[in-house]
Amino acid sequence: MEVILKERESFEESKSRIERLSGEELVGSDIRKEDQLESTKAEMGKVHEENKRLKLVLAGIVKDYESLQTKFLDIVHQEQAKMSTETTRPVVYDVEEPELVSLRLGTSGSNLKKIETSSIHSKLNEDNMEKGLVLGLDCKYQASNRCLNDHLSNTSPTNSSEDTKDEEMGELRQPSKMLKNMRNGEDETSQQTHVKKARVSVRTRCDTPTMNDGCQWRKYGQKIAKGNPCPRAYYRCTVAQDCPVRKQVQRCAEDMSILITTYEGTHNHPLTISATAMASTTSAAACMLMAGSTVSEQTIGSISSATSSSSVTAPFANMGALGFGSSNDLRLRQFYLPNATMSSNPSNPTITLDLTSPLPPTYQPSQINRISLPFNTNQSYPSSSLNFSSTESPTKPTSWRNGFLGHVAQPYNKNHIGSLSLGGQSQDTFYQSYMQKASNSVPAAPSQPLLTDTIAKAITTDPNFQSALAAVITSYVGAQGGQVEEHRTNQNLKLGERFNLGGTFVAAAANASQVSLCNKSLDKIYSDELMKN
DNA sequence: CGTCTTTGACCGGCGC
DNA sequence: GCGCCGGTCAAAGACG
Repeated sequence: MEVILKERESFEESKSRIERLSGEELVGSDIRKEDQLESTKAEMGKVHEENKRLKLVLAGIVKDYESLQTKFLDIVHQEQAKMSTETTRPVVYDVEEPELVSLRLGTSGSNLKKIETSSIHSKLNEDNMEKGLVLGLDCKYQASNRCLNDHLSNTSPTNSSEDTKDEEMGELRQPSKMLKNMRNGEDETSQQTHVKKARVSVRTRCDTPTMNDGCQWRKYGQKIAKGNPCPRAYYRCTVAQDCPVRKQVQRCAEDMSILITTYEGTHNHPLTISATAMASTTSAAACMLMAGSTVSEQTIGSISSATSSSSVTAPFANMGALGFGSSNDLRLRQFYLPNATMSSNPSNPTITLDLTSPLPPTYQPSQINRISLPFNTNQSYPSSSLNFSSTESPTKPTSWRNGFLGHVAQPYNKNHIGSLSLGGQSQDTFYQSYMQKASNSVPAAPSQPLLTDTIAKAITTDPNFQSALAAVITSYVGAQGGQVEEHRTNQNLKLGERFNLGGTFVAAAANASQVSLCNKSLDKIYSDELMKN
């Protein structure tokens, strides 16, 4: 990294020298200038060559890293196989079932690698943020497709695809049937069973009955759950007929303003832009859960010496070691998951994203042995909010404090930059509006230029934004090294790339001036990150 | 009339 | 085996 930094400095020096030269008045001898020019050009050539060389070295390192990662995952899988054959297991492996789950949410070694690779390649080629959105969904589609494929491989060849679909839905409704299959030793099926039990729970402050996450839901049941006087509502995604995604919505017993939404399953259909935010976030969280449970079993075992139902936070630090936490997985690194808590309950692995408080709650009734996340370090600033419910309750927006969720940007809340209103414009309209403008790479002529400027300024000057960008860039630097350099030095960097790089908030500032603002911010963060690295 | 919500019944898992 | 509990179904009602 130091070498890169030096190269960069040298390059900048040369660049500024050329600029100085071109700006200078024609004083002095032409020969002297020519000499200077020549030497500078030679220097630049050297720098370019060195740059190429470094890129090659970096590519080699990345390749090595990937092969090591694959080997490591193989070892992990071998260990798992060993453990499953042994009748007596060490205590630290109590949470074996989530590991199985982790194999099925796109986190397993070879598959993961394929996805990562395709993701990186796609990222290199993508020119607009639309593709970025597709990327965000890509993970899920692949996961779900693989589930389907795996399922196909386990079903009779005479089954039509429709039958398969029906059967898959049937499995959802008949867990006992799935369990029977599992007992028959069909690993694939058993793993799929666990996949469907993987859940992402989101705690938000919301005054409306449900959180508007952009999807269409149909309520199919309601129950009073034990320990909570508030009824739990059951919803099914109705965007597609056979979409397996369900969610449970329940108010927190202790704080009625908190809405707990638990998502389960993967959408098998395209999502609207606003729906992508939550879907991607929950998907990422689920992946994180799976990866975390895979890599941290010993951590969990050693940290939580209590029962298997105790909960631990996501071991982000460990996640860098393999699986979804790998630095190559850019999609996931684009998510910022505040206050994430994992449940190591084997039969029901759940990750909780607590978006209701700046700091992780010190106590939650159903959760003990909480451990602070390394990510929870920057929460002393005015909250940046993502609001998924403004269409339902425009006067009382839901606060997504500290949240940098997925791909959807949302203006700051009123507390931060004063009165801020979309003038009755729905979120989707707003998103699509700016997304369209951005994808066309045409400087927007927004109906509310002052508003968007204000938003952009507020966003880009916010420390949370900077920290989020920093996190993204750090991962980007870590993952692809020279690519950021290329991004940064490209003055005509397309908005879509900025969007993908900077994630959520860059897109919020989707007009020329805002992008410029973001670029400045990005440049500053970039240089800071380089210094750190 | 079609769609969505409500709500009691039903089913399966799990602990005792 | 029994009861509790979470989750789902499906008929009936509400609503636009």
